[in-house]
Amino acid sequence: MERCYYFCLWSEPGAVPSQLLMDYLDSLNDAQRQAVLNTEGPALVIAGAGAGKTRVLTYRIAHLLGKGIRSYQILALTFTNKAAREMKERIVGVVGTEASKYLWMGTFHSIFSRILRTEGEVLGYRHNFTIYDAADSKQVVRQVIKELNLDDKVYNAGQIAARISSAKNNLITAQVYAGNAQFLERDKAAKVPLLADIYKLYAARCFRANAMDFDDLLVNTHILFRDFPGVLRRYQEKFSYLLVDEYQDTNYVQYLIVRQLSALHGNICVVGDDAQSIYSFRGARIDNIFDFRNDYPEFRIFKLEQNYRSTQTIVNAANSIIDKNFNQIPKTIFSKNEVGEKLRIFPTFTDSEEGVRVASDIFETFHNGQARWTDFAILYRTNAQSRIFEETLRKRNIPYRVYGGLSFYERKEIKDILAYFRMIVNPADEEAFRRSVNYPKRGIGDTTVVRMFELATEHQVPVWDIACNIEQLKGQFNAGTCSRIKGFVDLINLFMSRSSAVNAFTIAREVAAQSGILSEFREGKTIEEISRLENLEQLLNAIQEFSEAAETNGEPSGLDSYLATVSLLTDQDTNDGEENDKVTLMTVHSAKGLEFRYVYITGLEENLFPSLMSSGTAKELEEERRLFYVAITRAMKSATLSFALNRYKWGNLESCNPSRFLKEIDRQFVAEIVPGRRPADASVPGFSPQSGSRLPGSGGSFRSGGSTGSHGSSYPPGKDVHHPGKGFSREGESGYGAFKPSMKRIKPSASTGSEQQGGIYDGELTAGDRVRHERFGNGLVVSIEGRPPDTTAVIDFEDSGRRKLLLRFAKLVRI
DNA sequence: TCGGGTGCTCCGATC
DNA sequence: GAGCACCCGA
Repeated sequence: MERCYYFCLWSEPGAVPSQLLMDYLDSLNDAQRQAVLNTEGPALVIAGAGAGKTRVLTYRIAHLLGKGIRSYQILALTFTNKAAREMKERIVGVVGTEASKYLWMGTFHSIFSRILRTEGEVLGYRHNFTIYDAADSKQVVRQVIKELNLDDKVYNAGQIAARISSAKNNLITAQVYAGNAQFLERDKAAKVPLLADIYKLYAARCFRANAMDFDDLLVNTHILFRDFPGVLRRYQEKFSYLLVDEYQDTNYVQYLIVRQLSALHGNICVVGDDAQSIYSFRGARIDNIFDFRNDYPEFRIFKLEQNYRSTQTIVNAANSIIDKNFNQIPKTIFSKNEVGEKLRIFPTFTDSEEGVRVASDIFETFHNGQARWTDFAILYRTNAQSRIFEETLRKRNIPYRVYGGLSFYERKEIKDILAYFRMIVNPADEEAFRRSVNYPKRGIGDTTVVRMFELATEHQVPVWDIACNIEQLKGQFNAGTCSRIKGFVDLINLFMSRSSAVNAFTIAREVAAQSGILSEFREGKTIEEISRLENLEQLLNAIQEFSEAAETNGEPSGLDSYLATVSLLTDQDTNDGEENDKVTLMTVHSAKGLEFRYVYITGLEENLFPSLMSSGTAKELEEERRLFYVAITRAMKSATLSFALNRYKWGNLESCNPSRFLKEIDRQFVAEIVPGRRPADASVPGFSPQSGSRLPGSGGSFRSGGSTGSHGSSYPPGKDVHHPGKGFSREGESGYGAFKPSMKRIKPSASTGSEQQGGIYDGELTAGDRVRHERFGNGLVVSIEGRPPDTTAVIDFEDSGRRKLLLRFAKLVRI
């Protein structure tokens, strides 16, 4: 041992040249350098948006390696594979491949699954356990609900699965849950009194299938360390340095495991930003980062406050928003970059106009400047909003890429063939069995499958055992069914014996061919079927890549290794090899950690952003605000905020109000409203002159409505105009008020038909009407109390010699 | 057993 | 609006 140690030290091929260390230290600012150099003891690194967090983490690791710490002694935990991969690449860039080769760097789930594959037997799992993804979990819950003869409308599988997951993330096992009077009471009140039973049976079914869901990977690791101190000790001794990225996103179990692992040496460095905690809905506890000082009293804190990403205006605007939050670690984020442009607000009449407006703006910016398509990102609160942008971008021939939605590994054709792989590796996997037993169709119907599962429960064995012993259960099934089941068993057995001899790619190809999946796809003629075949080919290519890479590196290249990796992969980990100069469309959540020169934050409306479901409590609203903060801080050069006054929600056109967040931005950082052009193709269903009946009140006639293209040019982008303190509202003010005579000044010009352009309604506003108004730049958003919800308007001011008010987007503004 | 029609639900999304 | 689950008829 001793000799080996000296040998390694002496000939360490990856020893980091000291000159290199000096170089990278020079490139850091003071706070960053301190965070890199102080490697001993607990450290809390508060890393503001764009403050060089990854830099600090990678250099800290590089510095440790430079000090002679061995790579396998360092454990770095992240939330995404992407973060882990990027960090690893950067470390390789600094210290080289050899020195960093044995770093334990990966997601919580991948690191812990690796530990559980070696140590899991003491918990009753075999090393080849399957990892159930969210869809599998939901399916198991659904089956359990059926098995317990419960009403699946009362017991919604998705909701139940979510509650089980949240229990697990708080380390409440099925046993604990069932024994807790408070939970049982709560479930009774929520009309799901048997949730505890579902939870228990769910856990039992997963265990019988030798499967762990994502939460189990965490929970079981904690239990392993808690109940087997010897095991914990080994890992404590192994990992003398622990780093955790995005600490504000850790949940309770993750927090506990981090504490377990760091208890011996105390060399723990957590990096995070409380202002960017946006995952409480999946169990993240922002308190973990607040409580760090209590958990590790001898901690040191390093604040990275200089933002290198964004202009001063963007940073200041973002600060002005986050200041509204009560719960914060004090910090002053600043930028020394150029002052930059003010934030723009795009008010639009409908969601489709929002789409056109954003697409046009991207188009113009692209052609006016030196921008590439990748410089642009359109961010939204919910995935459903992407559709309109896809349409408008396509119309303009702007290349784009949508993130989120159905991922590659969630596609049916991919899951179908993966089910075979799962059967080969772990035949106890009951969800894989359910998927593969009658796909492609081989005449084993639902009735048969249900009966087999019943027998499995009766005999307390995995359903695979029933299938294998179908001959002994002849009385239960007719002869034809028996032979078809036997055929399936033989097929899987054949694959299993082959898979022990060949690599993942070889067996995968054989499965595709011999299971009948490939021929089924080949017969297909429709675009969808062809695309499925292409996806399958893409999967096989990926497996080939995996096998070859593994063989080159002398690592296991079998199907089991492939499956262990792929279960924890997501869409963002696949390299689709496509042309990459594209506009990015994604949710704000998935944009975290990314940066773009031009960012469009869209759908800034009440009940959308902030979301209706998250604006109930102050705590939820603070998280939405942090989400908005995350959105703005993605922008390097320009941030544009847009909202629509009408939006299709679940098929209905609904009226909406601008988000409260808009008025929370300090006005000095916001440009005046840019009226924009009313695009000819932003037609508004239900608002054509013919269907004016939608409009309440006899005065609400619709004029022109932008149905002819000529109106567009009538709207020059707003000139610099100010109406400070006059008439409607004082600068920066918003609120309710009675309609006062001074407001009447808008009457003459705005209702003069010949001067009206765009979608304008005329009507009357009478003294005493209560008007809610909010200023945006030099524009005004008005809604009239007591009128139907359609009475929201955006009013743009424009000065063209004589004071004139243009009423745009007004759906019945009575003037 | 399978396919088509109907009805329900719908935030965010890491692994 | 759209995808998915389930029901019912062949």
